[in-house]
Amino acid sequence: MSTTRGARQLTIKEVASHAGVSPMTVSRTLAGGRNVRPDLQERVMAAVRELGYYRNENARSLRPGQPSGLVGVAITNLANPYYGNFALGVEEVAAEHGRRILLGNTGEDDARERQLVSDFIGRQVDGLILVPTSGDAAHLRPERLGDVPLVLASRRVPGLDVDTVLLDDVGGSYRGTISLLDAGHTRIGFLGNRSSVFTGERRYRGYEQAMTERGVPIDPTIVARDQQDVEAASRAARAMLDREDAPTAIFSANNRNTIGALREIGRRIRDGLPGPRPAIVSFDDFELSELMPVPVTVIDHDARLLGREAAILLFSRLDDDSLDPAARTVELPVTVEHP
Amino acid sequence: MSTTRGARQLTIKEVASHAGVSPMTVSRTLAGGRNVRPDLQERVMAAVRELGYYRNENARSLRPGQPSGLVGVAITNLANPYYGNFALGVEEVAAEHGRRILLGNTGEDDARERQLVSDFIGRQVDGLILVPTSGDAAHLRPERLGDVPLVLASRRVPGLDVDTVLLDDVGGSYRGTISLLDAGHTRIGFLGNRSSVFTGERRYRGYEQAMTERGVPIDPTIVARDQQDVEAASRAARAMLDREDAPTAIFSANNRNTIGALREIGRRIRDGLPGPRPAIVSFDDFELSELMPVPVTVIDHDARLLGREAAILLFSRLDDDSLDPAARTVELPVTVEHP
DNA sequence: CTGTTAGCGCATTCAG
DNA sequence: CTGAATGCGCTAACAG
Repeated sequence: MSTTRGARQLTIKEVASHAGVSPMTVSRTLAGGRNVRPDLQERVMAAVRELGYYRNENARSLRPGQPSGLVGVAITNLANPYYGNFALGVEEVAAEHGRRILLGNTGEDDARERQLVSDFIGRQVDGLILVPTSGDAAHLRPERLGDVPLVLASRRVPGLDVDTVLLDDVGGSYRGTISLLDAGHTRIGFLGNRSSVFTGERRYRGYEQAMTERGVPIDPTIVARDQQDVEAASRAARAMLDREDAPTAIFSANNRNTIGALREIGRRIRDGLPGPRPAIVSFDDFELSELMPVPVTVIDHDARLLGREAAILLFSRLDDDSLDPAARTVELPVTVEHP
Repeated sequence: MSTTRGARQLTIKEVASHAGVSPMTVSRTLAGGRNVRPDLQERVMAAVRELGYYRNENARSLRPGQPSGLVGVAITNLANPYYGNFALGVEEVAAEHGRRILLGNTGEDDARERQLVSDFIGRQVDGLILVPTSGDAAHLRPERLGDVPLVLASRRVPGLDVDTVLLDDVGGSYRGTISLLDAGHTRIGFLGNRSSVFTGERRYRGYEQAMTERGVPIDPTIVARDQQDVEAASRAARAMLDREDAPTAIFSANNRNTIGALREIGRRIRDGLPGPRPAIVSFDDFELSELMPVPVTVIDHDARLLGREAAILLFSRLDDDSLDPAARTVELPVTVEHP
């Protein structure tokens, strides 16, 4: 019979008396059974099964030095498939290490990020993995975090020198832009995030490097760097393509801008509007890119791998005390895939 | 100075002595400050800030009756944007209720689901939200879960009568199929999950109802119900479209099958293969559906809302003891969007 | 190999 | 309004 709400959970004592042993024998058995007679272990396990006992992990981690087995993960936007994959990668590695993840969504909100980090620490997480919102670093300083290791993913925080996993944003953008230049394009538009966003800045830099290297001037009238969502990206693409001297190719620095640009291009084709049908290079993959009405080159990468690497960095710190305390950076490669 | 790993966390005692009060005054202040002199509260808060103290939530929830503030969430595949949105919906509502989520990915694996549920209970979660993998229900029975409320999402578990949030799978599939019949199609293929998958069964039923109602016989040679991924879906579509009597329209029961079918259709168009260019009805939305080379009708729904509703069901149980204990089902509407 | 004692951090209870 | 004592579930450390 199920009792009313708030019924006390079973404790190790109940199991002990049911099995006719002391609580310590139960504890030892559950901890692996070292130094416990096999027949007693049997009895304990039987009692555990019959009663449906679950060990209270919170009580367990109360004693000092005991890890909680929890990792706090804060990402900016779970609705973005990119971060879903990222979270999956983290979860997989955490599971392999017997850890569980506490997940929070910051929505690019600094205050929310601070709240989450505080709460995670209050819950005694063994470590933190964070896709930081660009803001400041005060709440992430070691003296605030105590001895809880932190790994940053996707972005850095200015003035914070900790383990970080990044993509090769600059290199990927450079190579993608070069591929357009190689194809003979010289009017290449840019769609991306504002420069205060870490990846926004890096991806623009790759574009800039390629253009400069080939001696092609950057025309600021076909550079739009302030679109966070599909709607804004569509509008920016529209403004560019409505110009007399519209670009013949567009470099899009992320998935949201790519989708927006393609929506606008599709609209122009359906409506029979004149003007170029620009080739696209897209940082971030998306499904069915091969079915698009204009050729789309994709700068592809693996968000799940990024998550896995972040978790690996974290657990290397947790499991190896003798590790060099210097911050490490892992920069994952990206691939340029032609249509 | 940061101390070595395993340094004891700050406790309420340190804060108390720093502020020159007793631990209880700190505790009361942190609990809202009822019955504490304002000036003492000031001193306590100052000490908390200076020392960077975080209350130990685990110790706090150790006392009986105290909620942990944690909700266990297990979903089948975080890499699927659908479940990313679902998780986001849950997280949002949980945050509104001051709760945090423990997230696990089951990968459609029964054993993993059982592990996750055990661990969640061991961590004293206040409730569980689960997208169940079809398997059996033994580990989800009330007697195993103690008094931890459970909400199922997207799917039911046979023989388990608990709060559940579903989509209107049958109705959506029915209306989608009807729209094809109304357009004059009579050879309508079906791509979907096997019938042991809850939604696979329901979505097929909607298709079947519409066909039967209109007196159009279902041809089993153009019904493929065993594709779990894009690759398999592509192959199934290919087999159908290679037939003499290929379908002129395809009902696809989920996103993975839709992408697979469209890949195959795109290939046939690029390669100039003969045969029909089938119209598609897709259960599940996807981006840029309007740019596809064949008309795509989308049966759209909101995964985030599904997550929100699941969380709302859960918190209504947690926050309202007088709630009718009978299991509730919420079935969310879907919309049929023509191209 | 097994049991007893003690204490982790906090908040409820009861005294002042 | 404040403080001291007590115990939540569990396990190291120490007996036996």
